[in-house]
Amino acid sequence: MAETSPPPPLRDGLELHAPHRSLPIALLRARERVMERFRPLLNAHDVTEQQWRVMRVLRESGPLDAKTLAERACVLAPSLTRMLRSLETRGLISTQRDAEDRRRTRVVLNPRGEAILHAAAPQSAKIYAQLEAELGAERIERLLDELDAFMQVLEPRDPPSGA
Amino acid sequence: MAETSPPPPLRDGLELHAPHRSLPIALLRARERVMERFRPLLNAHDVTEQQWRVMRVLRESGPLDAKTLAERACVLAPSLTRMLRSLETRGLISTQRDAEDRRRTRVVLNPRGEAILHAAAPQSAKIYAQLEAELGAERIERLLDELDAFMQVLEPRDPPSGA
DNA sequence: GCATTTTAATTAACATGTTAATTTTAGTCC
DNA sequence: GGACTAAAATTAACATGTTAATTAAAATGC
Repeated sequence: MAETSPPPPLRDGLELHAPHRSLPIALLRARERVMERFRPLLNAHDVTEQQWRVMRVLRESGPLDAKTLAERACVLAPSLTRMLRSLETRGLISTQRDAEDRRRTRVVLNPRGEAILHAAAPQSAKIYAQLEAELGAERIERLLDELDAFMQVLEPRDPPSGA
Repeated sequence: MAETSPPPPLRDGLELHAPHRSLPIALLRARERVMERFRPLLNAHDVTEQQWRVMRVLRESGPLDAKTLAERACVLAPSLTRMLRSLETRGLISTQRDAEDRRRTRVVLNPRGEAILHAAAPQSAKIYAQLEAELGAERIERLLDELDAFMQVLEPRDPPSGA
Protein backbone atom coordinates (compact mmCIF):
# COMPACT_ATOMS: atom_id res chain seq x y z
CA MET A 1 0.00 0.00 0.00
CA ALA A 2 1.24 3.51 0.73
CA GLU A 3 4.94 3.36 1.38
CA THR A 4 5.32 6.28 3.76
CA SER A 5 1.88 6.45 5.32
CA PRO A 6 2.52 7.96 8.76
CA PRO A 7 1.89 5.48 11.56
CA PRO A 8 -1.36 6.19 13.36
CA PRO A 9 -0.64 8.31 16.42
CA LEU A 10 -0.89 6.45 19.69
CA ARG A 11 -4.51 6.25 20.71
CA ASP A 12 -4.54 7.80 24.12
CA GLY A 13 -7.91 9.37 23.64
CA LEU A 14 -6.61 12.88 23.40
CA GLU A 15 -4.94 13.21 20.02
CA LEU A 16 -7.86 11.49 18.43
CA HIS A 17 -10.52 13.88 19.45
CA ALA A 18 -8.84 17.13 18.78
CA PRO A 19 -11.02 20.09 19.64
CA HIS A 20 -12.15 20.59 16.06
CA ARG A 21 -13.69 17.12 15.95
CA SER A 22 -14.92 16.95 19.49
CA LEU A 23 -18.64 16.49 19.88
CA PRO A 24 -19.03 18.70 22.96
CA ILE A 25 -17.08 21.53 21.39
CA ALA A 26 -18.80 21.24 18.03
CA LEU A 27 -22.16 21.46 19.78
CA LEU A 28 -20.98 24.37 21.87
CA ARG A 29 -19.72 26.31 18.86
CA ALA A 30 -22.84 25.71 16.80
CA ARG A 31 -24.97 26.84 19.67
CA GLU A 32 -22.94 29.98 20.13
CA ARG A 33 -23.21 30.75 16.43
CA VAL A 34 -26.99 30.70 16.73
CA MET A 35 -27.30 32.49 20.04
CA GLU A 36 -25.10 35.26 18.74
CA ARG A 37 -28.03 36.28 16.57
CA PHE A 38 -30.53 36.32 19.42
CA ARG A 39 -28.42 37.96 22.08
CA PRO A 40 -29.02 41.55 20.96
CA LEU A 41 -32.75 40.95 21.18
CA LEU A 42 -32.48 39.46 24.65
CA ASN A 43 -30.30 42.32 25.82
CA ALA A 44 -32.73 44.84 24.39
CA HIS A 45 -35.46 43.32 26.54
CA ASP A 46 -33.15 43.02 29.51
CA VAL A 47 -33.56 39.29 29.96
CA THR A 48 -30.92 36.60 29.91
CA GLU A 49 -31.07 33.59 27.71
CA GLN A 50 -32.01 31.39 30.64
CA GLN A 51 -34.71 33.75 31.86
CA TRP A 52 -36.08 33.75 28.34
CA ARG A 53 -36.23 29.95 28.33
CA VAL A 54 -37.94 29.83 31.70
CA MET A 55 -40.59 32.30 30.64
CA ARG A 56 -41.16 30.54 27.37
CA VAL A 57 -41.67 27.21 29.08
CA LEU A 58 -44.15 28.79 31.46
CA ARG A 59 -45.93 30.37 28.54
CA GLU A 60 -46.28 27.09 26.70
CA SER A 61 -46.91 24.75 29.62
CA GLY A 62 -48.75 26.99 32.00
CA PRO A 63 -47.96 27.04 35.73
CA LEU A 64 -45.40 24.45 36.77
CA ASP A 65 -43.57 23.27 39.84
CA ALA A 66 -39.98 24.36 40.02
CA LYS A 67 -38.49 20.97 39.36
CA THR A 68 -40.38 20.37 36.13
CA LEU A 69 -39.73 23.92 35.08
CA ALA A 70 -36.00 23.49 35.62
CA GLU A 71 -35.93 20.33 33.55
CA ARG A 72 -37.87 21.75 30.66
CA ALA A 73 -35.96 25.01 30.60
CA CYS A 74 -32.62 23.25 30.96
CA VAL A 75 -31.46 25.08 34.03
CA LEU A 76 -30.18 23.61 37.28
CA ALA A 77 -32.25 23.80 40.41
CA PRO A 78 -29.92 26.18 42.26
CA SER A 79 -29.87 28.48 39.27
CA LEU A 80 -33.63 28.43 39.05
CA THR A 81 -33.95 29.35 42.70
CA ARG A 82 -31.93 32.50 42.10
CA MET A 83 -33.67 33.27 38.84
CA LEU A 84 -37.12 32.97 40.34
CA ARG A 85 -36.16 35.40 43.06
CA SER A 86 -34.98 37.87 40.47
CA LEU A 87 -37.89 37.35 38.10
CA GLU A 88 -40.40 37.68 40.90
CA THR A 89 -38.82 40.87 42.13
CA ARG A 90 -39.19 42.26 38.63
CA GLY A 91 -42.81 41.18 38.56
CA LEU A 92 -42.39 38.83 35.61
CA ILE A 93 -43.47 35.69 37.43
CA SER A 94 -45.13 34.66 40.68
CA THR A 95 -44.41 31.75 42.99
CA GLN A 96 -46.30 30.05 45.74
CA ARG A 97 -46.06 26.88 47.78
CA ASP A 98 -48.07 23.97 46.50
CA ALA A 99 -50.96 23.43 48.89
CA GLU A 100 -51.02 19.66 48.51
CA ASP A 101 -47.29 19.03 48.59
CA ARG A 102 -45.66 21.78 50.53
CA ARG A 103 -42.23 20.81 49.32
CA ARG A 104 -43.08 22.11 45.88
CA THR A 105 -43.06 25.65 44.54
CA ARG A 106 -45.54 26.52 41.83
CA VAL A 107 -44.45 29.11 39.32
CA VAL A 108 -46.75 31.23 37.19
CA LEU A 109 -45.96 33.61 34.35
CA ASN A 110 -47.28 37.09 35.08
CA PRO A 111 -48.88 39.33 32.47
CA ARG A 112 -45.79 41.46 32.64
CA GLY A 113 -43.62 38.48 31.73
CA GLU A 114 -46.01 37.50 28.99
CA ALA A 115 -45.83 41.04 27.66
CA ILE A 116 -42.08 40.77 27.23
CA LEU A 117 -42.40 37.56 25.28
CA HIS A 118 -45.09 39.10 23.15
CA ALA A 119 -43.11 42.25 22.51
CA ALA A 120 -40.04 40.31 21.45
CA ALA A 121 -41.93 37.87 19.24
CA PRO A 122 -41.77 39.78 15.96
CA GLN A 123 -38.03 40.35 16.12
CA SER A 124 -37.51 36.77 17.25
CA ALA A 125 -39.43 35.53 14.25
CA LYS A 126 -37.39 37.75 11.98
CA ILE A 127 -34.11 36.43 13.34
CA TYR A 128 -35.26 32.87 12.95
CA ALA A 129 -36.42 33.58 9.41
CA GLN A 130 -33.00 35.01 8.63
CA LEU A 131 -31.35 31.87 9.98
CA GLU A 132 -33.62 29.76 7.82
CA ALA A 133 -32.74 31.87 4.82
CA GLU A 134 -29.04 31.35 5.39
CA LEU A 135 -29.12 27.70 6.36
CA GLY A 136 -32.13 26.40 4.51
CA ALA A 137 -35.11 24.98 6.33
CA GLU A 138 -34.11 21.45 5.32
CA ARG A 139 -30.70 21.71 6.90
CA ILE A 140 -32.21 22.93 10.14
CA GLU A 141 -34.79 20.15 10.14
CA ARG A 142 -32.14 17.59 9.34
CA LEU A 143 -29.95 18.77 12.17
CA LEU A 144 -32.85 18.80 14.60
CA ASP A 145 -33.79 15.29 13.54
CA GLU A 146 -30.21 14.18 13.97
CA LEU A 147 -30.10 15.67 17.44
CA ASP A 148 -33.43 14.10 18.36
CA ALA A 149 -32.20 10.70 17.29
CA PHE A 150 -28.98 11.32 19.16
CA MET A 151 -30.89 11.99 22.35
CA GLN A 152 -33.07 8.96 21.91
CA VAL A 153 -30.13 6.64 21.48
CA LEU A 154 -27.93 8.14 24.17
CA GLU A 155 -29.75 7.42 27.38
CA PRO A 156 -29.15 9.67 30.34
CA ARG A 157 -26.91 8.17 32.99
CA ASP A 158 -29.16 9.16 35.83
CA PRO A 159 -32.68 9.59 34.50
CA PRO A 160 -34.12 12.75 36.08
CA SER A 161 -37.60 11.25 35.84
CA GLY A 162 -38.72 13.78 33.23
CA ALA A 163 -38.10 11.47 30.23
CA MET B 1 -54.29 23.93 -4.82
CA ALA B 2 -55.08 22.10 -1.62
CA GLU B 3 -58.58 22.90 -0.50
CA THR B 4 -58.39 22.40 3.27
CA SER B 5 -54.73 22.86 4.01
CA PRO B 6 -54.73 24.15 7.57
CA PRO B 7 -53.87 27.83 7.70
CA PRO B 8 -50.36 28.33 8.99
CA PRO B 9 -50.52 29.30 12.66
CA LEU B 10 -49.71 32.93 13.19
CA ARG B 11 -45.96 33.20 13.02
CA ASP B 12 -45.02 35.14 16.05
CA GLY B 13 -41.83 33.20 16.39
CA LEU B 14 -42.73 31.69 19.73
CA GLU B 15 -45.31 29.00 19.12
CA LEU B 16 -43.40 27.77 16.16
CA HIS B 17 -40.16 27.07 17.86
CA ALA B 18 -41.31 25.34 20.95
CA PRO B 19 -38.42 24.37 23.22
CA HIS B 20 -38.35 20.81 21.96
CA ARG B 21 -37.66 21.95 18.41
CA SER B 22 -35.43 24.86 19.22
CA LEU B 23 -31.97 24.65 17.78
CA PRO B 24 -30.18 26.26 20.73
CA ILE B 25 -31.91 24.01 23.22
CA ALA B 26 -31.43 20.88 21.17
CA LEU B 27 -27.74 21.63 20.94
CA LEU B 28 -27.57 22.39 24.63
CA ARG B 29 -29.29 19.16 25.61
CA ALA B 30 -27.19 17.00 23.33
CA ARG B 31 -24.06 18.56 24.70
CA GLU B 32 -25.19 17.97 28.26
CA ARG B 33 -25.95 14.36 27.46
CA VAL B 34 -22.37 13.87 26.33
CA MET B 35 -20.65 15.89 29.04
CA GLU B 36 -22.56 13.95 31.66
CA ARG B 37 -20.32 11.03 30.79
CA PHE B 38 -17.10 12.98 31.12
CA ARG B 39 -17.88 14.97 34.22
CA PRO B 40 -16.96 12.27 36.74
CA LEU B 41 -13.54 11.99 35.13
CA LEU B 42 -12.99 15.73 35.20
CA ASN B 43 -14.06 15.90 38.81
CA ALA B 44 -11.75 13.05 39.71
CA HIS B 45 -8.84 15.04 38.34
CA ASP B 46 -10.11 18.24 39.91
CA VAL B 47 -10.34 20.22 36.69
CA THR B 48 -13.34 21.93 35.17
CA GLU B 49 -14.50 21.31 31.68
CA GLN B 50 -13.15 24.68 30.56
CA GLN B 51 -9.79 24.13 32.21
CA TRP B 52 -9.63 20.78 30.46
CA ARG B 53 -10.25 22.44 27.11
CA VAL B 54 -7.62 25.10 27.71
CA MET B 55 -4.99 22.53 28.64
CA ARG B 56 -5.85 20.35 25.67
CA VAL B 57 -5.51 23.22 23.27
CA LEU B 58 -2.13 24.09 24.74
CA ARG B 59 -1.08 20.49 24.47
CA GLU B 60 -1.99 20.27 20.82
CA SER B 61 -0.98 23.73 19.66
CA GLY B 62 1.95 24.44 21.93
CA PRO B 63 2.40 27.82 23.62
CA LEU B 64 -0.16 30.39 22.56
CA ASP B 65 -1.10 33.95 23.25
CA ALA B 66 -4.17 34.37 25.41
CA LYS B 67 -6.46 35.58 22.67
CA THR B 68 -5.83 32.68 20.34
CA LEU B 69 -6.07 30.31 23.26
CA ALA B 70 -9.42 31.73 24.27
CA GLU B 71 -10.80 31.36 20.76
CA ARG B 72 -9.63 27.81 20.31
CA ALA B 73 -10.77 26.69 23.74
CA CYS B 74 -14.11 28.46 23.40
CA VAL B 75 -13.85 30.56 26.52
CA LEU B 76 -14.30 34.29 26.85
CA ALA B 77 -11.35 36.53 27.53
CA PRO B 78 -12.43 37.57 31.02
CA SER B 79 -12.96 33.93 31.93
CA LEU B 80 -9.56 32.99 30.61
CA THR B 81 -7.92 35.71 32.68
CA ARG B 82 -9.34 34.18 35.84
CA MET B 83 -8.62 30.65 34.73
CA LEU B 84 -4.98 31.40 33.94
CA ARG B 85 -4.52 32.87 37.39
CA SER B 86 -5.95 29.74 38.95
CA LEU B 87 -4.11 27.31 36.69
CA GLU B 88 -0.82 29.09 37.22
CA THR B 89 -1.24 29.06 40.98
CA ARG B 90 -1.72 25.33 40.76
CA GLY B 91 1.38 25.00 38.64
CA LEU B 92 -0.43 23.56 35.63
CA ILE B 93 0.53 26.34 33.22
CA SER B 94 2.88 29.31 33.01
CA THR B 95 2.36 32.75 31.55
CA GLN B 96 4.68 35.52 30.48
CA ARG B 97 4.47 38.77 28.56
CA ASP B 98 5.34 38.53 24.91
CA ALA B 99 8.68 40.26 24.40
CA GLU B 100 7.87 41.60 20.96
CA ASP B 101 4.31 42.71 21.64
CA ARG B 102 3.97 43.50 25.27
CA ARG B 103 0.20 43.59 25.08
CA ARG B 104 0.12 39.85 24.65
CA THR B 105 0.38 37.10 27.23
CA ARG B 106 1.99 33.86 26.18
CA VAL B 107 0.70 30.72 27.86
CA VAL B 108 2.60 27.46 28.20
CA LEU B 109 1.42 24.08 29.47
CA ASN B 110 3.58 22.89 32.34
CA PRO B 111 4.68 19.28 32.82
CA ARG B 112 2.30 19.11 35.73
CA GLY B 113 -0.58 20.09 33.48
CA GLU B 114 0.54 17.67 30.83
CA ALA B 115 0.67 14.95 33.48
CA ILE B 116 -3.00 15.45 34.28
CA LEU B 117 -3.98 15.14 30.63
CA HIS B 118 -1.86 12.04 30.34
CA ALA B 119 -3.26 10.48 33.47
CA ALA B 120 -6.83 11.04 32.34
CA ALA B 121 -6.27 9.84 28.81
CA PRO B 122 -7.09 6.14 29.28
CA GLN B 123 -10.40 6.79 31.01
CA SER B 124 -11.21 9.48 28.50
CA ALA B 125 -10.62 7.05 25.66
CA LYS B 126 -12.80 4.49 27.40
CA ILE B 127 -15.67 6.91 27.81
CA TYR B 128 -15.45 7.94 24.19
CA ALA B 129 -15.37 4.33 23.10
CA GLN B 130 -18.48 3.69 25.15
CA LEU B 131 -20.22 6.60 23.46
CA GLU B 132 -19.25 5.20 20.08
CA ALA B 133 -20.57 1.83 21.06
CA GLU B 134 -23.94 3.29 22.01
CA LEU B 135 -24.29 5.76 19.18
CA GLY B 136 -22.34 4.12 16.40
CA ALA B 137 -19.30 5.75 14.89
CA GLU B 138 -21.27 6.64 11.76
CA ARG B 139 -23.88 8.59 13.66
CA ILE B 140 -21.19 10.57 15.44
CA GLU B 141 -19.38 11.29 12.21
CA ARG B 142 -22.61 12.26 10.53
CA LEU B 143 -23.49 14.67 13.31
CA LEU B 144 -20.02 16.17 13.31
CA ASP B 145 -20.19 16.61 9.55
CA GLU B 146 -23.59 18.21 9.88
CA LEU B 147 -22.30 20.59 12.51
CA ASP B 148 -19.24 21.43 10.43
CA ALA B 149 -21.40 22.24 7.45
CA PHE B 150 -23.67 24.25 9.71
CA MET B 151 -20.74 26.33 10.89
CA GLN B 152 -19.46 26.87 7.39
CA VAL B 153 -22.79 28.13 6.15
CA LEU B 154 -23.65 30.25 9.16
CA GLU B 155 -21.09 32.99 9.16
CA PRO B 156 -20.25 34.67 12.42
CA ARG B 157 -21.79 38.09 12.79
CA ASP B 158 -18.61 39.67 14.01
CA PRO B 159 -15.69 37.60 12.76
CA PRO B 160 -13.24 37.30 15.66
CA SER B 161 -10.36 37.13 13.18
CA GLY B 162 -9.64 33.49 14.02
CA ALA B 163 -11.79 32.12 11.18
C1' DG C 1 6.96 63.27 16.27
C1' DC C 2 2.50 63.39 18.27
C1' DA C 3 -2.48 62.74 18.67
C1' DT C 4 -5.79 59.30 17.41
C1' DT C 5 -7.30 54.89 16.94
C1' DT C 6 -6.94 50.01 17.53
C1' DT C 7 -5.84 45.89 19.96
C1' DA C 8 -4.86 42.62 24.06
C1' DA C 9 -5.74 42.04 28.69
C1' DT C 10 -7.72 43.06 32.67
C1' DT C 11 -11.18 44.49 36.07
C1' DA C 12 -15.81 45.01 37.76
C1' DA C 13 -20.52 43.65 38.41
C1' DC C 14 -23.97 40.64 37.93
C1' DA C 15 -26.05 36.03 36.25
C1' DT C 16 -25.61 31.19 35.80
C1' DG C 17 -23.18 26.44 36.17
C1' DT C 18 -21.69 22.97 39.39
C1' DT C 19 -21.27 20.36 43.47
C1' DA C 20 -22.09 19.49 48.31
C1' DA C 21 -24.60 20.27 52.36
C1' DT C 22 -28.84 21.60 54.58
C1' DT C 23 -33.82 22.23 55.40
C1' DT C 24 -38.45 21.02 55.01
C1' DT C 25 -42.04 18.02 53.89
C1' DA C 26 -43.69 13.35 52.13
C1' DG C 27 -43.58 8.75 51.88
C1' DT C 28 -42.28 3.99 54.05
C1' DC C 29 -41.59 0.42 57.11
C1' DC C 30 -42.10 -1.92 61.19
C1' DG D 1 -47.33 6.42 65.09
C1' DG D 2 -42.51 7.08 65.32
C1' DA D 3 -37.82 6.30 63.14
C1' DC D 4 -36.04 6.15 58.65
C1' DT D 5 -35.66 7.23 53.98
C1' DA D 6 -36.74 9.85 49.83
C1' DA D 7 -37.86 14.05 47.42
C1' DA D 8 -38.08 19.33 46.50
C1' DA D 9 -35.94 23.54 47.47
C1' DT D 10 -32.65 26.16 49.18
C1' DT D 11 -28.09 27.78 50.60
C1' DA D 12 -23.17 28.10 50.21
C1' DA D 13 -18.85 28.28 47.77
C1' DC D 14 -16.43 28.50 43.86
C1' DA D 15 -15.96 28.70 38.57
C1' DT D 16 -17.44 30.55 34.33
C1' DG D 17 -20.58 33.47 31.10
C1' DT D 18 -21.67 38.14 29.74
C1' DT D 19 -21.28 42.94 29.13
C1' DA D 20 -19.14 47.36 29.90
C1' DA D 21 -15.38 50.03 31.31
C1' DT D 22 -10.51 50.48 31.92
C1' DT D 23 -5.44 50.07 31.15
C1' DA D 24 -1.34 49.41 28.55
C1' DA D 25 0.88 48.91 24.35
C1' DA D 26 1.00 49.00 19.41
C1' DA D 27 -0.40 50.70 14.90
C1' DT D 28 -1.96 54.71 12.08
C1' DG D 29 -2.54 59.15 10.21
C1' DC D 30 -1.18 63.61 9.50
